[in-house]
Amino acid sequence: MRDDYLVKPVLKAMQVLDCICSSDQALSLQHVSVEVALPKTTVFRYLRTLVQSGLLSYDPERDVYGVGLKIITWGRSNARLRNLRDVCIPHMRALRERFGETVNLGVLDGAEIVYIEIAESQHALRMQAKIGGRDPAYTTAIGKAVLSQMPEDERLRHIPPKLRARTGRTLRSLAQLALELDRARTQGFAEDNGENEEGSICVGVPIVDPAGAPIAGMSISAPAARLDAARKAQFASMLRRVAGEISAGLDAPRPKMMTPIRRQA
Amino acid sequence: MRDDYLVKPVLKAMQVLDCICSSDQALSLQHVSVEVALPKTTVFRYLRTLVQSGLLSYDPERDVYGVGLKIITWGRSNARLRNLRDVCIPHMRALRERFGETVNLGVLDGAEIVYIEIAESQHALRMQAKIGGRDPAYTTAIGKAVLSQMPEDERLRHIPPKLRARTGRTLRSLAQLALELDRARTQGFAEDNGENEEGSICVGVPIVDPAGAPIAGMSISAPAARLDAARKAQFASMLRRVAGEISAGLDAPRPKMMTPIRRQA
DNA sequence: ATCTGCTATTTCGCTTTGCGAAACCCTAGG
DNA sequence: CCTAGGGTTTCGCAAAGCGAAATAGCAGAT
Repeated sequence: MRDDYLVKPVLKAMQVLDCICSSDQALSLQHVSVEVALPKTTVFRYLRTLVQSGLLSYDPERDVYGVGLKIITWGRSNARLRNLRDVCIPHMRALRERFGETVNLGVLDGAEIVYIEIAESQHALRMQAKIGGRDPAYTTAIGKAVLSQMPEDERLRHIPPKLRARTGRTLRSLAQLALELDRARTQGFAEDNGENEEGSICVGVPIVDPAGAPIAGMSISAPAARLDAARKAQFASMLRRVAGEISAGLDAPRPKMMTPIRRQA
Repeated sequence: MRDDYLVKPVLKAMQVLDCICSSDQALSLQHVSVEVALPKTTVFRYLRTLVQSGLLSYDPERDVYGVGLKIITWGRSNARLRNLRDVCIPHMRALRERFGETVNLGVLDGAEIVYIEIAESQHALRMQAKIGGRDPAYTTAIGKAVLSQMPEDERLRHIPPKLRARTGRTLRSLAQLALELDRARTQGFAEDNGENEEGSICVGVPIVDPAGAPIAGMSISAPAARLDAARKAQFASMLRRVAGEISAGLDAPRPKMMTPIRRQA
């Protein structure tokens, strides 16, 4: 969606906002200014405006700007996702009770998947993704499950031009990935054998709308030490059943949502 | 923080953003335009720009705009709050295990408290606040606990001019509230006897920084039917102990953060 | 205490560019 | 085929966003 209707002050202010919200600490004017490569004065104005709007908070003692509380409120308010979450949570809890491992729910955003709900394992040793956290789609079971349900052309829009290795096992070529996705489609679930995080194995399935288009993915993740082939197969079959039930129940609302492709860094 | 440095396009775009993010469904251009009382053309430009920035999503089928995934990611990324959360979560879980009731963690934002973490009771009947949800400070145990630790003048900045009754029990006058807050300060914990939600009782304590300024509050909430005076006293004493431990552990970072007062609706 | 270097504010005039009324399109329903 | 009700595009004006540069404020060092 290229556009001549973009309002530049807003666009730039959103860069500033992104800069601060993506940081894990509050930032100074100076810092933000160099980070987004905009003049100090301009950034200063945006920061003030964003504080006024309640999107940023300002600590006068240290002269730094942080994420405002309004954003935390907003983060939970996306109705479609909340709906999806509400439907999935009971299933996810049941899966966690049954297998004792972490269950993840994620949606695709550009070339990344965003975790929108997590039912944590109670094991001391567990893979801990965070709600709102992101991983590349092509390195995760959820991502591959979702991609596997897409037509070729759309799929490509969600895969970055070059695949960067997260671990020694990460797939490096599009050809390999295509094979893997084909396999996932035919067998109905995708795997991640330590491709995203060393030692962490995931089994993921797609959740599809009535038209068959994928809208989310659900996975169970566990340390390699606790996950042999037999158990993995169990996970896969339970996940497939659950995802089927959820998909079947998703007829009333239209859960499709277009988000522009994320530009690569 | 009144300011001559406010950039109007940004300010207005943030109204638009707020309108959509505060709604529980995706909205059309028309709808947003009348809601924020800005010309159609202007809102149109802002919406496009915000979609481009990844803050909003656009559903071309229905021509409606919704919350973008980026915001969900941001919502969890406030480092200070995450830090606070990380410290509190184990304690909250322990309290839930021990008493079987819901444990809430909230911070003050203007005249409201925002729930930033919740350990849910497993009872079928439970009071369910949501992370990111808001309630007036003066009707909740957490809010009153936080207010009780403030000097008079600062306190007033976090109490709306007129107290609206949420239930039949809600305090209606500033005098009553002041008495209640005094009592809370002397006894070290605050109560909410169905003042926020009919039939729901809470006991809340403040979490303070090394200087004694309140930065958050923690509460246990339960249906009135499960909460007699003896149990309430138990809750209060455990909460006080836990809050004390947490407050003591909060010396290293500076958890104070100014957020502008929220204007009343 | 004074100086020094850094960063946050403020000023100021230019002209960029945001603005919104109105015209235009386009889909859905009659 | 026509009409209604959105969304999109055009266009010219002047509001107001812009950023260089000057100023103020605040450390830590001498």
